[in-house]
Amino acid sequence: MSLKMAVLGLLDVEPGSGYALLQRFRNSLGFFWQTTHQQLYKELHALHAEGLVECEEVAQDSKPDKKVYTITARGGEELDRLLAGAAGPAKIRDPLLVKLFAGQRLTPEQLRAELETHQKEHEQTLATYRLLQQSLAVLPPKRRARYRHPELTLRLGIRFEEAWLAWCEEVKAEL
Amino acid sequence: MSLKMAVLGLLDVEPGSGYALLQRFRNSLGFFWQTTHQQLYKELHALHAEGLVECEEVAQDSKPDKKVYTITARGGEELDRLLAGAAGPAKIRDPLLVKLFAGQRLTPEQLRAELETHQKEHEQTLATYRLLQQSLAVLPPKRRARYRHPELTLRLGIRFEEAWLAWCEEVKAEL
DNA sequence: CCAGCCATGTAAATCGTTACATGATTGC
DNA sequence: GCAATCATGTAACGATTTACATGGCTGG
Repeated sequence: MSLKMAVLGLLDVEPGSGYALLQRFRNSLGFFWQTTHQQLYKELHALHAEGLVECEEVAQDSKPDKKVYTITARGGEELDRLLAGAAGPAKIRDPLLVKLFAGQRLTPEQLRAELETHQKEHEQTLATYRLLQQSLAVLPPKRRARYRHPELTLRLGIRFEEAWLAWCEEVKAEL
Repeated sequence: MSLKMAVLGLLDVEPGSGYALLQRFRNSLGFFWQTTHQQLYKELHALHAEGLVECEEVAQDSKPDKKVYTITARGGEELDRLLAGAAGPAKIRDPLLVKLFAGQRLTPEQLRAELETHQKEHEQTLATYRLLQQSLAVLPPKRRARYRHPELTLRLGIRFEEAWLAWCEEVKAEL
């Protein structure tokens, strides 16, 4: 259900093609809900079949044709209905922690190496988030208001990455 | 693959029935990798078919029979092989953030109510983690050493919950 | 008597990932 | 020339969730 909510939510802000939606997805929702282009296109087909979105084919020159999707009135109602329901609990799935858990069998060096790798990735992610946050901060107030909610989610992303990094340091120090 | 690693990892520490494993799972790995009894039983069957675990039926009085699984030498090798591979990136899936993201359509009151609910759940989770941490801390050194790695994962869980709570407060203040 | 724990499973449905598939355009 | 971007899809597989199914024992 969350994917449906996500797609309707994105289209509610602004219409767009599957491709464009995927990009917006990755730069916002993607931090706490992942998807692939295959899933997105499938979902758009399903939403279209349900009459929750409209689809208009747009020819472009020097680029492939695209299908621009727009949310319908019924789509808006469906979104409201979905939003009215309680949001389920969050789920974290971290293979690194599974590995660490079962990692009595690993040498401290192996663990340390793995931690370093993940730490670097989290540093990168954090940098990305902060950049995004800054680019939102310098927006003129009116445009910025439209990104108010996404901005709030971004802050949790930042807190998470900070937590991860601090933890990496702590664990490395103990190995 | 992570489920396989998790189950072999649990059996590597101590043999047990599917039911017992599920309980241990929920109180440790469950924080960053979820599963159901259906999935666990299926995985145990698969591991058994592969010869990675042994299975002994144990009759009990005043309780149903159970099947106690033990990791085999080949299972140990397979676990090592799995541990040698790089761990993939973590994935967070939080329906609340999807909702918040699409939540321009919601009133601040609705959002606040939802946040309060989640905040309470995170407080509870944090309390559970801290309790677990304490119960590990008072263990005699030898027994405690066996839980060293799980204890490290628990610390990340605590950091996450703290991050979540701080974020809830921050967002509530802004609504 | 009812709820909850112990203990195991099957089946169906949904969701998510990976692989395969195409093809023009732009920038290095 | 090669890689990346734009743009869309199908198919197979694997993972996960939800529903169905059973049944004795324990404690309030």
